[in-house]
Amino acid sequence: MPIADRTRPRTVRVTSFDVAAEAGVSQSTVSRALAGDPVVSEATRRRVTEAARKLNYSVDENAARLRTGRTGTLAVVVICRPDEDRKDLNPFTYALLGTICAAASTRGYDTLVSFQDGPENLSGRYEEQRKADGTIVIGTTQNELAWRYFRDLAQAGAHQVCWGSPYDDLEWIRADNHGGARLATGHLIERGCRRIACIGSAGPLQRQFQERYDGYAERMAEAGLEPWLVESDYGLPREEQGRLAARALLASGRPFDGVFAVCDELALGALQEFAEAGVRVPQDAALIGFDGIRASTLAMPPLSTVQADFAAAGAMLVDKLLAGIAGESHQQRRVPVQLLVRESTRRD
Amino acid sequence: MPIADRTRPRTVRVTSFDVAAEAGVSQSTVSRALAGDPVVSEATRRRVTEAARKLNYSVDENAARLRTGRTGTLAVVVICRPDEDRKDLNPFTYALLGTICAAASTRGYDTLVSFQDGPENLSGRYEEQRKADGTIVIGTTQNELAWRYFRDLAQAGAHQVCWGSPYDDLEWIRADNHGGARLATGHLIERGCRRIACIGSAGPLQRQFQERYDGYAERMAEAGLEPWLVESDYGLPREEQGRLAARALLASGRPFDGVFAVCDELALGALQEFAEAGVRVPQDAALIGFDGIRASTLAMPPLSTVQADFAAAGAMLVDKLLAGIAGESHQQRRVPVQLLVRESTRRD
DNA sequence: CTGAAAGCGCTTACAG
DNA sequence: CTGAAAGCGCTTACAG
Repeated sequence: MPIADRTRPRTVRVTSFDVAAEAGVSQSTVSRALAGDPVVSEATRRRVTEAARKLNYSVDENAARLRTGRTGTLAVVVICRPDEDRKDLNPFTYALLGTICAAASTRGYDTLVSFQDGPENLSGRYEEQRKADGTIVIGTTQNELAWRYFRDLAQAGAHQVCWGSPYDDLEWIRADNHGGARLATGHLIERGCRRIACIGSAGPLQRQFQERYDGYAERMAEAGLEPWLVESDYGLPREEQGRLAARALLASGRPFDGVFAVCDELALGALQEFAEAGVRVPQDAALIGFDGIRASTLAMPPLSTVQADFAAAGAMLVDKLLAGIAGESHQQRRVPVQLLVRESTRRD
Repeated sequence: MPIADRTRPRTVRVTSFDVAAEAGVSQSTVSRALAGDPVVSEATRRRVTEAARKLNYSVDENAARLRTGRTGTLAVVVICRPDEDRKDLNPFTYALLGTICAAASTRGYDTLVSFQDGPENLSGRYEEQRKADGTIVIGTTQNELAWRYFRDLAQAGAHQVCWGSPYDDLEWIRADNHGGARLATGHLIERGCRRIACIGSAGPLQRQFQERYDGYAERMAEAGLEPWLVESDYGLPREEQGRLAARALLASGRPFDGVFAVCDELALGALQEFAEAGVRVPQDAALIGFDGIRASTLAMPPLSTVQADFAAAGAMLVDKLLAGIAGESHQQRRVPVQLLVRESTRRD
């Protein structure tokens, strides 16, 4: 057999007509029986199911989708920083992707995943192309161009839900950043800390970090303590931001006994800087982050943190999108968070 | 407008017939023009493109796919441990997923992604359902049931390429584990280490770890040194394995000045144990891992490691799959690796 | 270079 | 409860 022949289908496709012939019924009955239409008699359904199994038949989803207009697929777009190595993507984002796919699968939907960054690879017209019934957009807040592109699509009528968008005029799901920051700050206070700095970037689009700072400041004020923000440079990689912020904190000469970092990667950068500067964590200063990335477990000492319920986040994104597609309302927006106490804030 | 109405499409779908009417040509000409068929005159193509733009027309991919029999989609299956939290998935796997999606996108393919673990959620009949032209399977080597399921599909004729399969009778791509382990071991030797232990699990299906051990042992023998395997319990989480192996190493009482861990997570677990036991890295013993996960950068001290070229791995998987679909041969199987020297093996 | 027509494989009114 | 028929929106021989 010439090599070129192998590009042809190995077998002629089995269709519902073949199954109909095998089962001795009409093609429409095959379709109804396999779709679970209750109008079909049990005896007929059994014959059809058996014939389908025997012929190894699967419904051609393209034909079904063309006919029904539904795709049974959700698009998931992960927004990256332009030219960022895929390996350096925020681990939280990957974990969220995993739970979104799992939640979609549980609800009978496939997930069409793409990673998008630069202007030349932005593409979100999934509904027009009938590739998906709606789109979930997640990823770095920092790619403003990409978020604008998807905001425009949503405003043009696309079904969309997002996580991480700097814009508020879209359907979104977010962690309970404010409550989580209160939890973290309260934990430091209860532990005995009084001079608690918050390190984080106050970039204009980093809405979740702003929410976390606000929660910190509110909880500090409640305890009669003065909020103290050490700003990091949000243009840099997060760990580097953390390192530089810790350096600035030390350089200020102002004493501190606790640090709340607005994300784990900042905290881990700060932790390295502290180690090099001889600041012992938690003896000299307690340190807590936010997000619950894997690396926080592996740090020395392991990092206390606040973590959103990933599985809940994925499920909420999918449920909100499906509600939008069905024209129903869906109110839930905030994913609950949980305090994880580890060595970096332990009192010995 | 009653709420139920919102479930209907907001607009009637624009088809190629509408574009044809707008452009004053036949529907077949629209199809040819937009598909880039060179037989269409430039003037006609311009008119059609303009009309399509004006009407905001997109090709209905389901119709196109039904007609052509091709899907322009690759399925990507990520195999997880049963009931494993998606957050605890090997970060290498997520990074690989990212580069696969990127490579597929570059070649004009969409990626249908799913995470699969238990027997009740295994599903890989993408080609029969005409949802994808082929499948890439990646993930943990340890879910034997899942790998068997996909091996059966491949043997039944599915187009498939995998990364991490314990089976050799499939199309696979793997890191150059042997060469990478030689690099890591050679680096320790050149640095002056002579008593170099290898820690790792020798689980029957952990083929990549076996390859890494073999590379280590070969390089040791070349230097006239004795290989020394400290086995970890492959049933445990990796970091825990590393911790226990380090404890066993210390308990053996046998002196050592270097450790090669068969993966970064084992190395990070060992690093924690060493810190607690007062073994300084790298002064008392140098430590090197394998994989290049993010957390290795954030460790104290940062961990030296060997890393496969992620982008190359994703591209090779996609290219091998596309070659298989086209009936062509594709010989490349090994992804090149690179030594990353960090503090944990530095000689001061 | 362009058009008329067939057909990909389903689902679903409509009829009985 | 089942069947005959229409039609989803394309691509692609075939004819001119």
